[in-house]
Amino acid sequence: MKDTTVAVYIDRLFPQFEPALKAILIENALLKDFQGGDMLMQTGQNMRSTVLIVEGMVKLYREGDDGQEFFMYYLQPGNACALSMICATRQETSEVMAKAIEQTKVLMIPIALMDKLMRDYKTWYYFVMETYRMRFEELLFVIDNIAFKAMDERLAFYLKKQSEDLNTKNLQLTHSEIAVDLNTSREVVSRLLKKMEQAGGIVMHRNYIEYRL
Amino acid sequence: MKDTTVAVYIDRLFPQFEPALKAILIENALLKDFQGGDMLMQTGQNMRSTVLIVEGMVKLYREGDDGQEFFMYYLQPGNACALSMICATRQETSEVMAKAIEQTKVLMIPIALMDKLMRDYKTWYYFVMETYRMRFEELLFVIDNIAFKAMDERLAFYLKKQSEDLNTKNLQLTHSEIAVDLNTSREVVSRLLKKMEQAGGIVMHRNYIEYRL
DNA sequence: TGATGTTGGTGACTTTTGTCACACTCGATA
DNA sequence: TATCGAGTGTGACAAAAGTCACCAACATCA
Repeated sequence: MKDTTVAVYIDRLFPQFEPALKAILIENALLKDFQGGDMLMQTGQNMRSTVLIVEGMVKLYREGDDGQEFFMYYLQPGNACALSMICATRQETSEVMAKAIEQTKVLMIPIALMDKLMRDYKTWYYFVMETYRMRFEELLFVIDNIAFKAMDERLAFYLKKQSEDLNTKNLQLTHSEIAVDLNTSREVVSRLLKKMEQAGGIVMHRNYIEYRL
Repeated sequence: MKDTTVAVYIDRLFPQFEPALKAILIENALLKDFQGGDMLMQTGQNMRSTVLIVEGMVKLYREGDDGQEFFMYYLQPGNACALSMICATRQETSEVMAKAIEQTKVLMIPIALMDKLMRDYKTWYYFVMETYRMRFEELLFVIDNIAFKAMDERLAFYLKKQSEDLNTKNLQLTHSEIAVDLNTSREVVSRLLKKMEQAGGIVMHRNYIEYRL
């Protein structure tokens, strides 16, 4: 039954929420399913709900004028989409792309609820503020990287982050995928990866890269 | 007298605030003065107050490892520093540099007040949310520019923004200053400016640039 | 087994950007 | 007036990154 499933997710991922808050969320949240590759948000789309990820993994990226992509960060279970909160509060348009990279479940919380939750529930308020803070800092980090670093450093940072976020040393990434995420070309990635391998930072295999801290 | 000055600023710049909220701000806000060139925040510094700009102009930029600078946006009277709010709520460290570019006055609001204001005053809550939204979008815009655009487009966008933000067609900028803000070199800026002049977008003068929409 | 598609390697080249060196102009001021 | 420094122009070159062309390795599947 839907409601018990939602309750289980909320208990597991948001234990800090007050019982009354949990009850409201259980009452009003809609559990939604996405397959790997599905879009959760698209540039220009209108937001109607705040999104909490409860299972799977969502990739946030910015889209360029000519369809280029630029990876920003992942959202994992327990995370909320900061943009869906911000846009939600004013019914604005979404500015980024959000794609499920695996089977993903999210809770959709009607925007109409946001103001009330913020005012009535301290834990929700802190959760939202913390979400903003984290994403803001993440964006500042992204800016640092593209503004100040050359491609080799950006690549090293990217691999490190992938390894941390996906919690594995074996990165299932093709050179082309990396190139897309960094908005560069496959050849540049191949060449830089080779350098990194010679320096001992990684070992390359077909279809995956072994990351050694 | 200090209190009446603060009251005047608040009335003029935040007319939407409830009287009770204004009263609390007048009671608790500290008016602080900065000269052009003074730093309001520095990387690594701890935040103790939320900052509202009431006079002058503040330049927000990110600092690179080797002391490079990267311009993000200006804060004007009526704006709040989103970072001072976010960091404030958790007494975290500041991540950006904020420099007064002219004689500037700000209201410092003790962080201890934030939670209460957010809960009790709807107009403050909306003001804070709107601040987050605007700065978040501004950062996304910055990312777009450096991730997807070549230097000529970035320069064009930069000049446009300067003209809008500073509300003048005569931009008092040297080539070196522009180069610093865009994290490139003076020569590149000179060459691109010349191209823009030939294309009719600007007219160059000594020590200032005439921007023609 | 052979055909096909995806992935990765590489050389050659172009473009963009950064760097170095130096020259010129203007304004301030000693 | 002479000099000095800040701002700007520019040529030459270097470095980084993007593009193009093509080939090789491997997996899958008919």
